[in-house]
Amino acid sequence: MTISDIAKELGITPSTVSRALSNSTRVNEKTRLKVQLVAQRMGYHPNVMASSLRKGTSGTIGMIVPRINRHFFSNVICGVERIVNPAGFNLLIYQSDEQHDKEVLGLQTFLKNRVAGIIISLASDTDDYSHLQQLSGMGVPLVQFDRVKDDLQGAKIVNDNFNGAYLGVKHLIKSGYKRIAHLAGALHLNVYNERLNGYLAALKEIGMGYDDRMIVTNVITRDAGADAITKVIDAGADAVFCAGDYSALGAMLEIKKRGLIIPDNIGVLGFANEPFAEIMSPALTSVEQNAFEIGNRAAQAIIQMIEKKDATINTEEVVPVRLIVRESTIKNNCLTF
Amino acid sequence: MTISDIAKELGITPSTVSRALSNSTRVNEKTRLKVQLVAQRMGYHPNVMASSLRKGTSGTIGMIVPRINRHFFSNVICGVERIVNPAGFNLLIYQSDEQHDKEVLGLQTFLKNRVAGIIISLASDTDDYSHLQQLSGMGVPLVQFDRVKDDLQGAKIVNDNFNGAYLGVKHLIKSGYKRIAHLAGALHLNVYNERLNGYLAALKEIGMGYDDRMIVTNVITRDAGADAITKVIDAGADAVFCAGDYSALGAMLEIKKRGLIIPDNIGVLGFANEPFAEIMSPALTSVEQNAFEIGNRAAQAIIQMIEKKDATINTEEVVPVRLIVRESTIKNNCLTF
DNA sequence: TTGTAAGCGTTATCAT
DNA sequence: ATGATAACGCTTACAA
Repeated sequence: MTISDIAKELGITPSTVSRALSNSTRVNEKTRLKVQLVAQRMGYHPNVMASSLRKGTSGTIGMIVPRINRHFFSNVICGVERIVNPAGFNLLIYQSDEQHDKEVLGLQTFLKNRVAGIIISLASDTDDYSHLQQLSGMGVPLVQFDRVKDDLQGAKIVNDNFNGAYLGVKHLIKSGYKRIAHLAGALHLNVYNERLNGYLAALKEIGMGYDDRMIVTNVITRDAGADAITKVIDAGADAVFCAGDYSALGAMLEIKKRGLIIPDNIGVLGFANEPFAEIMSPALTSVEQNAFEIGNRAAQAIIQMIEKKDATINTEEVVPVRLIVRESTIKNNCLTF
Repeated sequence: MTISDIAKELGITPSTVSRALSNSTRVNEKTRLKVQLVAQRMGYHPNVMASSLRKGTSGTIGMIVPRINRHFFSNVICGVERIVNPAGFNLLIYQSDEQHDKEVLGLQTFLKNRVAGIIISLASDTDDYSHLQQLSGMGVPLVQFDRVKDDLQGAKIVNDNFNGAYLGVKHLIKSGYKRIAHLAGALHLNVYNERLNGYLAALKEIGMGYDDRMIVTNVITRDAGADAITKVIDAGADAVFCAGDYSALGAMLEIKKRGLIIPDNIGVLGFANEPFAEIMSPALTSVEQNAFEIGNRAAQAIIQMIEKKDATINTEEVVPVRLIVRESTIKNNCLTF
């Protein structure tokens, strides 16, 4: 079922059919209608591979995320689709599984498919960026979000991680906690680095200073959270700011297991506001990221770059975050709050 | 950067380069190595659009899910990728958002992209199947999973919904609950229909009979769960089997709000074993679906159909489920358990 | 307004 | 083992 079939059926040429179907002005209104009718009737579906081969560009945008089943990432995906689909693009989604190798593999697939642009959030594993560096030279637009590498060409959309952490820790301080620990992530990733800095800034502001034993790094998973919390409790922590909700979850379960009370003995603050944060008891105070908005902006950025055919811009947008205060950080006997 | 560029560079013809790159036997070993080296050095990426246009088929598999951010679906996606990527296919993912129109739109995009096959779980909204009926005639393999329409051509991979419901309700009965309600889903979907039947079968087996007021349909969301639970409590329910964890969640929150105790006053059983089920307090008893396995099987099925070039098979595989018993269904004063 | 024809990058067929 | 050539389905100058 091709354009030529329709042409034969109507006794006209393929070019006219092509024009009729692509809503060109260089075609008689009657012809257009006839063609579109016949196309419909014959169950014609344009072959976009032929079309994009000819046009030299595909209407596909490639997106690489570390994990599809994280609330944050799946919602960014939704945000991207919301913009990208009505604009006539479709999304090819790849999971890197936090692995650099898979990230490279996905990228190569995208290049083979001549995607119009690439949206990515880096795998935690990735510390070599050559696969991404080549893109601007090839004229392939790149948009990074959340986990970004600063000196790569392209747009960057990030959360206000610093401020989220800062606000959260300030809140802990106001709630009366005195020795606030931090379960940090992998510090080579901007997101965790910035959260650490926000934490430090909040402490510094009130002259609290910081204690090495109060900071544990590379704590991202639930299990790691459970392990790490014991260390900081032993070091005398009465509150903990976790760089992610999963580590916060692990910490909370471990704290309960030890018979301590949240928030009275220990306050817990998370980051990401995963759906379970609200449901837990006590409900987990967390920093909400506007995933959908990030997706929207990433989509707008990539579409703009595609339309301007410019892969060499270098912008950064910071999306605000919001502290959601719940039970896990409000002492029942707290007077200062 | 094309095959011809490489050919010129080496002073040979495009055909030889093509053969060298596709590991054909009809090429000298030395030539192959030379070609592959140069391709590497020049940063060549094959143009799959040209290739699939020529070959008449793309290496892309299209997948449509109602929602990407449901634990079940995102894990099915992982399961599909696990099989499909190593086999040299890539996955185009679409969300229908439970809307028939978006489902049709996604399908059309797939057809335009000449996908090699389509994997789908139906939108709850879908009750017209003509967009899917046309596929087998077009030679496009279709695999349905979870939410399936029986009389469509193609493979079907489903959960053992009946048995999951049956086991769950039997467990409620053993736990000593006497008046078991059911918050059912949309009954035109096989999954909810089968769960209802499993519920009825378990009741029937012990001669419990059923009470109209004990069954509320179209309860899928958290809010709907909260609404519906009050109805069945008023009708005297002392336990509720929810067709999904989200409605169970809504029900539990509402029950707590009313000052009733789970599981002592009311037992709650869910379905899907979403991650939050384990975390809630009391932890929610739920039926676990093996999403990853379903994804694996769906992938294997579609690959088989693609390789056999047969879109007209009609098989159904039932994947077993598992009841995960937690606190929400075990009365503290229960002697019968 | 419509037709003609070339070409996008590949691969398959045929010939050498 | 390699080369020449046509074709996949579409778009787009250019010509009519």
